Amino acid sequence: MIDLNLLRENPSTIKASQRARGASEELVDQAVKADADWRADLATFESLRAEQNAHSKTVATAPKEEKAALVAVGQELSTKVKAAESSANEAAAKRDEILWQIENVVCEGVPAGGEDDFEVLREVGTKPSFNFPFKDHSELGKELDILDLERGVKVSGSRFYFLKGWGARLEIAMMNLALDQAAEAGFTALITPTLVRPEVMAGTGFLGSHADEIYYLPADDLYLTGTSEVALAGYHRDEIVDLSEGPLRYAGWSTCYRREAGSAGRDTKGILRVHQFNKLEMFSYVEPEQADAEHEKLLAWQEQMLQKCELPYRVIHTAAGDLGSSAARKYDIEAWVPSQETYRELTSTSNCTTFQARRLNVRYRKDDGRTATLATLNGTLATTRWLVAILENHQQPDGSVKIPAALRPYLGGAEYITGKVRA
RNA sequence: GGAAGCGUGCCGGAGCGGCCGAACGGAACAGUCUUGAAAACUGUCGUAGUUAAUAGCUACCGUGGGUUCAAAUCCCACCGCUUCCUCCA
Repeated sequence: MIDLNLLRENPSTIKASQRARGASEELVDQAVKADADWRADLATFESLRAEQNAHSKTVATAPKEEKAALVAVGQELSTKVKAAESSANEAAAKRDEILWQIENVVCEGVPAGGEDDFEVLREVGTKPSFNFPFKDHSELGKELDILDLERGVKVSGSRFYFLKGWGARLEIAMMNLALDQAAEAGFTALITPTLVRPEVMAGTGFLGSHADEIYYLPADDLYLTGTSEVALAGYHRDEIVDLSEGPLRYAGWSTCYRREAGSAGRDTKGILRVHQFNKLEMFSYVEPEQADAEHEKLLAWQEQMLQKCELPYRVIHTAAGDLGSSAARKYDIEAWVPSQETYRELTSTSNCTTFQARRLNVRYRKDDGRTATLATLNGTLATTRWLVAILENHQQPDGSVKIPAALRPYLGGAEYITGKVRA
């Protein structure tokens, strides 16, 4: 939800942002009007309710013989109060309905345009140049006996897989490396619930246009989360948190479930696009003034992690038209995937400014004792998809895969994954 | 899954239709006393919104509805917790 003060004082800023996103500008005018209506209705209701409260006390203390007459007056007041209350409620609902459709105000410097208009900020690392017939990750996985796609399909259907032996250990090693890095940076580890109630799913904004991406369990009326962001954002819902000692940072680990309903036929080979994977997600609650700086930090931590995995990558600055509705700015890091001769997204980090926190009612106390809405940011630190890039980029002429040095301590010191070695 | 009970402020715990935003106790904070501390005594003390305001007003006694002139108190639904039985990683 956008900032009401901004809406009241400077709606043209919001209009400009909506325009940049290719969203409706008209909504802003509607919101201004709905907000004014609501404020007027609320004032009416509050003064009537004050009158009623005073009257009730009069009735309570009045002598018996006067009560009947006073009650009659009270009855009249009561109907007026009820009418005013319901009209205030209606006005609030109308206001919210419009307000919730307006997307976050885009930060300055975000590239204009749509999906293909991203700006490449930098390319880092050297793409491997293989002087031998190189393989894609599903071939490597099969030959090294670390990824079993056939049995994944047999047991659970398409887009499911088994990570086996060193494959399974590699993922756990990567997660541990990421977790250690996050802990060092001040993140508290959280293992989050992956089944959540409808109101949480809706509150965090994942039940909108992407509702068919989400698994739902009708027998229990629960949703399977596609990212721990849902739980991490909901964690401090309706709370006033203490930021006096710096940002609150959480590293959420969870299995993620996605139906991939709209992507039939895309990325069907290997584990680039699957229904179930694991992810370590960074999530920060910060003062709004610090949001930009925090965003740069999240990006730096992501880059650090990619560098530890010795992956060539590029950082892109997503264009306004391709931002999720709650993001004010988003950076993606894409790693080079040799078999596809292209960069593929491994991480994403969004600065949601106060948009998401306002929706979830998360505040903090400022130095002067007042409360204010804080800012939230999120960013991927490691996912199962990273294995694709690690396996492909580090493959050797003999068919083995060289393990990046930073991961070796988590794998008993092993330097290579070969077909002969069993975990 | 079966049975019973319970959800009140930082904590404990009263209140069971009206001068209740809520007794009392503890904690906390300020002060008196003391060389200092403890003890004792005095005072302050729920949260949030609105506001220039520690003024006023509004909302909040698990959540959402309902009854009533008036609800923490009555009714309904939901959520959660505890104990016992059943089951179980």
